[in-house]
Amino acid sequence: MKDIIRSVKGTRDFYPDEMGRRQWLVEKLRQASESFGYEQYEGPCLERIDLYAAKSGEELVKEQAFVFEDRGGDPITLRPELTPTLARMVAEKQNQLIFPLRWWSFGPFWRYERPQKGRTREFYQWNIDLVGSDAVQADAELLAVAADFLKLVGLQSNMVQILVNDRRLMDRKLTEIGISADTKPELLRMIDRIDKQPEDVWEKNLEDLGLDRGQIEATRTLLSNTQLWQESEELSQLFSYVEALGIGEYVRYEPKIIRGLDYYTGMVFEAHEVQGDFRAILGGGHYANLVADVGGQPLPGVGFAMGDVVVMLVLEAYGLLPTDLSYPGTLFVTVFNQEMLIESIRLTTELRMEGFNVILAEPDKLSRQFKLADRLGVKLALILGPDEMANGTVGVKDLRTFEQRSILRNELKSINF
RNA sequence: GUGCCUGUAGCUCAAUGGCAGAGUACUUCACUGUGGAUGAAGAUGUUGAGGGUUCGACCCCCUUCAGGCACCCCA
Repeated sequence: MKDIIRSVKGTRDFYPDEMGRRQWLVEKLRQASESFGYEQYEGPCLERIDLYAAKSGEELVKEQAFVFEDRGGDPITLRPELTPTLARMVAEKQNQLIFPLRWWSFGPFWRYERPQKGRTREFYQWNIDLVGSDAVQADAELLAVAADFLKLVGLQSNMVQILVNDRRLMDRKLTEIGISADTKPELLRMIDRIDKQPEDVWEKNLEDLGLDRGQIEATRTLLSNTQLWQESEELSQLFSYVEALGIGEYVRYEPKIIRGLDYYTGMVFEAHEVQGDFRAILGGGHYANLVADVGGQPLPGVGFAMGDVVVMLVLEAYGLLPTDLSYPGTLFVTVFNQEMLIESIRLTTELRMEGFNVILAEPDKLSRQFKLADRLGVKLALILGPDEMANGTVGVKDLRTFEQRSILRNELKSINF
């Protein structure tokens, strides 16, 4: 194009349309969060790199975080995730907070990755955690928050599914197969990636890990056993709670769900669109110890994160994004001519004092003013011309129905628009 | 960070080595107290950028930037 300075790679501009959709999304997830009693919080976007040093898988920080030195030479990162910040905030006030605490947050994050569909370098993320509980009901509650959110935005259980597994169960089953404690972490990572690799490549990788033929077959059997959850007391409980929470349609057992982050210790889950090739809409799980790495007393919890990018892509694919977001409650006051401008300004002032949002047009052909109002997406246009002035009225036109009424000017405030 | 694909008017796309086009949107008018239609006229480009090959490049080659897909990782 022209010589417009480019935006930073992987960032997005939110024009009013897109901003409106983002705000709509935030309101939905706020609603889902608050309906379970979760409180909103926020941390800084800048953190010391030490905060991430011991946590969350080394690649996330080493290779994917934006890191720079401040003017004093201290290494600073743009936060790539929120959990360490949450851990710090909880640890700092561990003796004052009321547990289990229910917190949610929505804010920007940065990861220096190659941008592609569903993945940008700057993105927004909904984080929600229940900290201070090891109860299975806590795990179920987070599933319910996720499912209720999906319902709120119009995603039905035939469009999205929340896939659940438990690392303790998988750990036990792998032990039964004879997998050593040393190879388990790497094998779990391989299980997480099974659908991304060709069959033979995947088996080759397992061989390289030292698994023999029988163990590879046993692993495969494990991963195709959708009834495996019945061997887990926790999952059995979980699924009975899930039914009571009314979200059974949305939740399904899936032995392949492991999750990449190391700190999950119990239940893990991801929400996926069922047909297309979308990335996970949201993902999370149960952790045994949130704060130990930042120097607090051990605290278990459960939580998940949802990026704004994938869920919006899925919503768009299903035609579920709101379309009529511009100026839903705004009045558009036309200006009949230059002489009437002062009186139109007075009218807008009266209306604003009554609490209305008002846009004032500029003197021009009325046809242009109406066209402008229409294109802006305004619902109601007000007309104040010589006739109206003589009668003490204002013309109120509904731009959708083309109906126009004449309303006494001093009764405008009581009109229910 | 690795591999592959794509980049033409605001948007969606044609033109495959020989004068850069269409649809749509936009501007003006028909319509000087009223926006959805119709008709007429008008405007729009360093073909992402830079270099090379050629008499001649949107087209072929190189570099670079951006986007897409897969890997990696993960929201």
